[in-house]
Parts: sequence; C-alpha cells; structure tokens
Amino acid sequence: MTAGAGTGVDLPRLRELNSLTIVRALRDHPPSTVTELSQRTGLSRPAVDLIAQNLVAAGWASVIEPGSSSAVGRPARRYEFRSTAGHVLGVDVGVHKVLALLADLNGDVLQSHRVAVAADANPKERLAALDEAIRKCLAAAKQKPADLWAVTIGVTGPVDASGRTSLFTPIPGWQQVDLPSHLARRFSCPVIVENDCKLAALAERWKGAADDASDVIYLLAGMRIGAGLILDGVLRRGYGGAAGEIGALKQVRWLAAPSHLENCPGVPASVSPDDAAAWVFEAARQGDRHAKTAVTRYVKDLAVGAAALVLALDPQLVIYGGGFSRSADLVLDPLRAELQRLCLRVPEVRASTLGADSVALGAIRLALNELDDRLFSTTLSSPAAPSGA
Amino acid sequence: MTAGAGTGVDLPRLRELNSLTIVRALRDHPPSTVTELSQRTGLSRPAVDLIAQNLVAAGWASVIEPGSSSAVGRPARRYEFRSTAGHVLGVDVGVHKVLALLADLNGDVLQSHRVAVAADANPKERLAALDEAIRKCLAAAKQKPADLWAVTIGVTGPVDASGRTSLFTPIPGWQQVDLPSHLARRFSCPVIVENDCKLAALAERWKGAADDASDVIYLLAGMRIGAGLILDGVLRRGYGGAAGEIGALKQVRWLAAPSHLENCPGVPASVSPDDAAAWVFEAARQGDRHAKTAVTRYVKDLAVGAAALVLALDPQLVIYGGGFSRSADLVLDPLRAELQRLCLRVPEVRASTLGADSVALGAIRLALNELDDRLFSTTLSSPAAPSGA
DNA sequence: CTAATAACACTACGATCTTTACAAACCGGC
DNA sequence: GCCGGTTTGTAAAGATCGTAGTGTTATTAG
Repeated sequence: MTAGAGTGVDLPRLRELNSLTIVRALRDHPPSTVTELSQRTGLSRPAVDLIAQNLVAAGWASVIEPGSSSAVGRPARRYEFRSTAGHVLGVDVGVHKVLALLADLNGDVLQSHRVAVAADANPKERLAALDEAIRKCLAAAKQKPADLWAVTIGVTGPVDASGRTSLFTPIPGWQQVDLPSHLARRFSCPVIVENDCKLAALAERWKGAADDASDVIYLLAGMRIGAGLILDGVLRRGYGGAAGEIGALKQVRWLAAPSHLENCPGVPASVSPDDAAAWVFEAARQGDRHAKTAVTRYVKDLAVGAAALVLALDPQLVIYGGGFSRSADLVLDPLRAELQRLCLRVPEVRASTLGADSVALGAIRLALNELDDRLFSTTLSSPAAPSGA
Repeated sequence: MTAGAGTGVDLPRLRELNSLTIVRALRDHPPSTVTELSQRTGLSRPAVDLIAQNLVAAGWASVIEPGSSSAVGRPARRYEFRSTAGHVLGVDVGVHKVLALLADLNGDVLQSHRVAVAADANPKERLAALDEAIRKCLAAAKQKPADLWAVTIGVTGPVDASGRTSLFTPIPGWQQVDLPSHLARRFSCPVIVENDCKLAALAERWKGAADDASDVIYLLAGMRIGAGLILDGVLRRGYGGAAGEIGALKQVRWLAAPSHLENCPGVPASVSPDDAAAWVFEAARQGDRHAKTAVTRYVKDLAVGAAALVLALDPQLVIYGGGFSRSADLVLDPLRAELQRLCLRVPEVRASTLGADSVALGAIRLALNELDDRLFSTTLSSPAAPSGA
C-alpha cells in the first residue's frame, strides 16, 4: 500500500467520496430534500439527485414521498438515512450488574436488558450473566447475533491491545478472562472491549454534559475512582490502553478517597458497605458533622488527582460522573474550590447528566465509531452485517 | 459554510486533491520519476505527468533532466520538491540566549544566529536581542522578512490563545509582553508563539529520539522542569495552552527537584548558581557522596511528576531532554527504576538526542505544520509569501 | 548495428460533475 | 375554474478529468 503520501483519487473514488458526503449529511440532519443536501454539500442538484437514488438502491437511504406541503412551490421528495439498516450492541459489565443496550445506526436505543450479578461472583457466573443479558436483549428486539454490525463491552480496569484487563481489575478472577475469544464465538462482527471510564466519557461527550466540549476529563467516581480522557474530541486510550489510571499513584490519594466515606463514624451497622457512601452523603446533607468532614476529606483527596489531570492536560471541562455523581450537589463546589487552589487555569466543572447507563451508552457510541471508521473510510458497499472480522 | 457534514468534491477540486497528493509524495521522497510517483500514488502515468508539469509551472516542483543513467531503458526525467520556494523561521527565546534558525520548506536549516542575553534582562532588552537575532539570521541568508511564510517563537511558560504567557513565566517582566503584536509589525506572514517544552517535544519527535513513536511525553529538565505531550502524533496544547504544566502541583515535587542539586553540600563558592547542577552531576560521576545523594533525590522528585504524566497518558515513550539531559547517563537508570515502582505500565525512557537547538528546531517544525495546514488543506495556489494573516 | 528495455507523447474513451433548459406539481389570487 | 409564481424533478449538452492503449524516443547489452 501507499504509505503516508496519500492516495490518488480517480473518478469512481470521487463518486464514493461524494456518496459518503451525502450519507453523512443525511445522518446529521432530519429528512432532507435534494435542494437542501445540495446546499449543504456544495454539490449540484442533479449530482445529489443521482447519488441519493443510488443510496436508496443500495439500502443506505429511504425515500419519503411528499405529503401535504405547507410551503409554496412543488412539494419535495425527502431522503432519510436508513438507521434501521443495521444494529449495534453496547454492554456494561459492572461489579453489580450487566446491562445490554441495543441501538440502531442513529444510536437510538431500541432495547435494554439488565441482569444483576453478585459483587463476588466468579468469572464463569459473570460471563453467564453477560450471555443472558445479550441473549434476552436481542430476543426482545427480535434480532439475531448475526444481525449486529458491531459490539462493544465495557469492563472495569485498563484494557490492553488483546482486549484483556491484564494489568488490573477489581472484579475477582477477571484478569484471566479472554472476553474477545468468548464473544468471537457468538458474533461474526467486530467485538471491542473497552474500559468503563473511557466509555462513560464517550457517552457524556456524545449526549451528556460534555456535548459542547472537545477537551474533557471525565471522572468516574464510585468506590473506585477512574478517569476517561477526551482530547480534541477523540477518546485517548494511551499506548497500552491505560490512560487515565492516575489513581495508581500513591501521592494522588484516589485509592484512599472513598474510604473516608466508607469508614465515616456513625454509619449504622445495618447499612451495607456498598451503601455506606450514599448514607454518608445523605447525612452530610442533613448536617451531620462527621459526615460533612468525611465528604470534605473525600473531595480533598479526589481533587489532588483531578488537579494532576487538569494540570497535565488543561481541559476545557471536568465531568463528575459515576455512582457518586448523584451527590454532585455536595461535591462540585468544594471540588471547584480545591481545583482553584491547586491548578493554574481552572476548567469548568459539571456533573454528569447521564445516569447509570452511561457506560453502556458509551459502548454504543464506540461501536458506532468503529462502524464509521470501517464503512466510511474505505468503500461504501451495500449495507449488510459483516461476516469476517 | 457547510458545517460538519463535509463538502462535496467537484472536478477542479479533484485535480487539486491529486496535485496535493503528488506534492506530498514529492516531499517525502528524493527526486522521483513519473513512473515512481504513479506507483506510489496509484494514479496513472499520464495523469501524474500532467500534474507534475503543472506543479513545475506553478513553482512547486523543479525538473532534473536525465543525466547519465545506469539502468537500462530510456533515462527518466526526475521531479523534485522545490524546497527553496519558501522559508520559515524558528526562534528560541530562552533565559540566557535567543537562537534564530532559518529553514527551507524541507525543514533543512540554512542559517542560524545566536544572541546571548542576561538572565535578568528586562523585556525591552530581550526583545532587542530577539530582533537582532532575527535580523542577522535573515541578513546572513540574504532573505527579507517578507520572504518568510511562517514564523514561530518559543518562550518559557504556558502560552494562551492570544500568544501571551499570561499565566506564568520565569522570565522577569515577560508576562506583560505581547509578542504577537511586536512581531506582527515586522512580518506579514503568520506568527505563532508557543511554549518551549512543547516545541522541544515536536523537535524530538521530528528528528530526535522519538521519531519512531506517536505517544510521547517529553521532559524539559533544567533549573525548571516542564513537559510537552505528543499524543497520536500530534502536539497537545490543552484548551488554554497549559497542558503539561503538572509541575505546578505541590504533591508533584518538580519545583523542589532541581534545588537538591543547587543546594548540594560541597559546591565550591566559585561555581555560579547556574552551573551548580552541572558541577554536582560531574561530582556524582566522580563518586562524591553528597553529589550522588543529591542526584538520587533529584531523580526521585522528578519521577513523581513523570509518573503522574505516565499514568495519566500511558505513553509509548518518555524523553529526558533539556539542559540536564547532558547528564542523562546518571538519570535514566534510576528514573526507569522509579517509574517501575510507581507506574502500572512502564514506557520506554530515552535521552534526548537533540542538543540545545531543540526548541528552535521545534519552532521550525511547528511553522512548517502551520504551513501544511494552510496550504494543503484548502487550495494549492502558486507558492508565494502570504501577505495577509 | 540490432534487440531489448523503459520512459515519453499522443489519442480515444468513459466517468463524473455542472450548467442550462424545460416539464411537473403545488399555492394563491382573480 | 383558471392563471401566474415558485419550487422540484428530469433530461440534454458541455466541460473536466483520469484511464487505457498505441506509437515514439533514448539508452544499454550483446
């Protein structure tokens, strides 16, 4: 292949490029007339017309015949991206649950299924829950595994090039699990495994609190704290997939931070360790001294790592997400104050607007991104579920 | 303009795209025959031939008529990128010196001029030195300011969107200096001001120790420690231009690190503060106990910040550069050991291979990058010094 | 000097987009 | 109900570009 010099463009390729342009224009906007597409793309109306007809023939677009029009002039035929031409699956394999979402090519969620898992479940049980979540989600939408065009699974811990969490993961026994192999037997389409923080960051940038920013640090705050980095609008994985794992540094007190909440004096014995943090936040809201101190200490420790990331990357925006983001009302202001104290230039700080689905939503976004790269960078063939890798 | 949907391609644009492809192919390789270009770009020989002739007519390429050939067959005419069609200037405004480099469009340095400046010089004196360095460098190469296509100036401290080091800079009085305005009066071409660490990182990736990596953390180690980040092969500035300034965090001991060297017991009074570090490194090489301790402590502190960056970004490579990189023999191994201790996945650690010119070289690279963006993204007009911004 | 080789030069062809022109469909007003 | 105004759909002509194929030219090897 030609290396970095770029490749010459001949006429069939030109048509392909313009077809891609039209597809993108269709996808980014509601059903459009040929005239609108012509204006948006700069192509002439006859050219757009021809390409649109070809796209319909290939299955990428569908026609909406003109109904009753309100404007003057002849009513226009409208073209629309056929978002149902394919489907993608996004799955969140968490500590307590597995959540599977099925979406169309627009990224609209069509179906979801959640399976609870014990925190100390062994890998076999967890994989069974994963299979069940996927199976039931597809069944409810009357889809087969072969109908999927891309699948992404979110897991806890940094994901290496082979799709394994070999460096570290808090899920017991999960370090040895070879998820790509497990799933390759079930799907013919590409399967991506990715870190949960990174996926949540993607989701937040896609349709969450960061949809207007291109340089974002996303904090996934829970009993474990992680970070996902979006720079120049693109998710950064790092060379080995371990970007954002600054919590591993002792000077950054992310490992200790949640323990302030867990070990806060006054938590009733009846509250399980998993719910302790929520109890403490609520107590702090009620004015409990110990709880307020615990939250303050938690934020102070959280802020050190956040400041390190902010100083390293100088983002536009920091998103506070994850399970603890329900308590953002208590965290955001002191976090801002700490960042002000520690950083050169303080970014905006916002709470996540996506709920517990953020990781699975990010998985969908990543699957769609992969699809875009695969379909739209090379040739635009007829839409069909890919058989090979 | 059309928003994110991309723009349609018509036939004149097609020709432009292919011309750009040929220009890039010419630039990346030694003088090429039409056949070679045809193979590299995938375009047919007649097409390449026509485009090449147009490029020659426009001034982008020059012809080498066939001389004595060694191969069989008719000797081929060769085309070559006319690197002398334009020039760029890269300047390093350091604490002790101003260094100006003039380069052609290949990035080959044609001329350099260095002017010494006192560390405590006021902005007016420093600007005078800058003007002198530029003037003499251009004069020696028989070039006028109007012949330049792009200029980049490297300064110490994070550079904001307006080209000022408003947040922080160790150079006395420099925070108020409006370098872009100062230079806009002298040049009609675009002038970029950028942080020195970032430029040195660019240089190292261009023709230094990092020329084979795409995810690089560059450490500019001297009496002050800074960092430049290259992710996915692109320099990351951060939203406000302050990426890499992790030294501002107290838990990261970068501000204190060099003081171990400066305040090392046993440094003779005759050694100036600026030379103390070099003396300590040399003493450590000779086996001096105190010096060795100082170096150890220095590396320990340096490693904390480096580890924070490594954990945050998971790079392929860490480059140890800057004034202290002459002592890399003492630093690299203990630095690797510390990173091993602190990080999840340890990147490769290398010493800078570029000398004191790295910042100015990076300035040239950035000027050329800007030129590429400007010329090759839109239309490929005749080469000429740009008049407007 | 001849054959082989590889590059150059030219022509015919096909694909693509644009421009121009005209018919079709719909609205509003008389 | 009919007619002008407006916008869309469609067809034909013109222009540009890259490809394929053919012949010509320059050099080396024998």
